Amino acid sequence: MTLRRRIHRFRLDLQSGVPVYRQIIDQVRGGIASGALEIGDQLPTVRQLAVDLSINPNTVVRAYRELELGGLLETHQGTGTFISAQKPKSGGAERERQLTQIVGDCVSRAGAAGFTVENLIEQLRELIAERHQRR
Amino acid sequence: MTLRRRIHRFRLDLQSGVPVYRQIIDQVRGGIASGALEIGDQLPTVRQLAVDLSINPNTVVRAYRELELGGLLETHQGTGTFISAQKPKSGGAERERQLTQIVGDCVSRAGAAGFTVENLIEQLRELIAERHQRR
DNA sequence: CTCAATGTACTAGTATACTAGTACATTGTC
DNA sequence: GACAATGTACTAGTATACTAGTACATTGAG
Repeated sequence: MTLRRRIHRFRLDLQSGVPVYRQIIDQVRGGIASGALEIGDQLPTVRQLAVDLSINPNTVVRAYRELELGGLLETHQGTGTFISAQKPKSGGAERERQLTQIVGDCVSRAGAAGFTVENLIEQLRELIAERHQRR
Repeated sequence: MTLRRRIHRFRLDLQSGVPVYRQIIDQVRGGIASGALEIGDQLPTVRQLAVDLSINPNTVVRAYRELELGGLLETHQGTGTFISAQKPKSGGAERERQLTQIVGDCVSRAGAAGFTVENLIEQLRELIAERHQRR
């Protein structure tokens, strides 16, 4: 099997106060969202990434596990960790709650910065517009 | 001075794991963003809110202080805590960048959970609708 | 079967986040 | 000035988040 080792370039920002495992999670998510990581791509091995970032393997494990629980990764013991085919798992009420949470956080942050809900909607609209232009 | 005591109805969600002080912060921010709280409105006093929520006054203080540092509140010792006149501190391009950042994060999270930008907009719309109903 | 490479499980130390207890300072009214 | 109402400061206990240490299990190639 020819592995596509299009491995993401991870980098940590100590000083930021953001937990290491969370930075890894965010970078994988970002990689997927941006298309830098595609379904089937293999991530660095637990040990390899631990060495690269000079952290403990278990910290990598924690990040990978959380991503797997979210359905973004598949781990196969002895083989490696891969970007999985995406399946929106939780359904119904739980899913609704999740969306409410995300939007709530966003509104909260925006409100603190002096933005209104209308500002948010407008910004999202622009995203859609850009998306259409790019096609 | 006739105080407009249009006091936000706070409610805590223990079980959620979200720190109490953060829940307070989010609810104030949300109240401002949604228009439920307006400039000059007085918030519950530190002691009053502590009693209402059955928490320690210092927990309320922590929330209020963080909000004040963010410029959303003004506290006057002996008088009370009020929604401050909002000063969009960073201006122009920086401000635009800030909004882009917030929305970007939100979209990223939503995307990882399988939601679309349209889902977000719809959810925000519902927030506005709720606001109008309550008046 | 053997072995190297991979992920996994269990434990534990340390920092810090969160909340609470208690006493103090400031303001405005009378 | 007295007093009631408000915010403030300092301390400390407890939970838990985060990371690390160490040993084990699974996989696939040869």
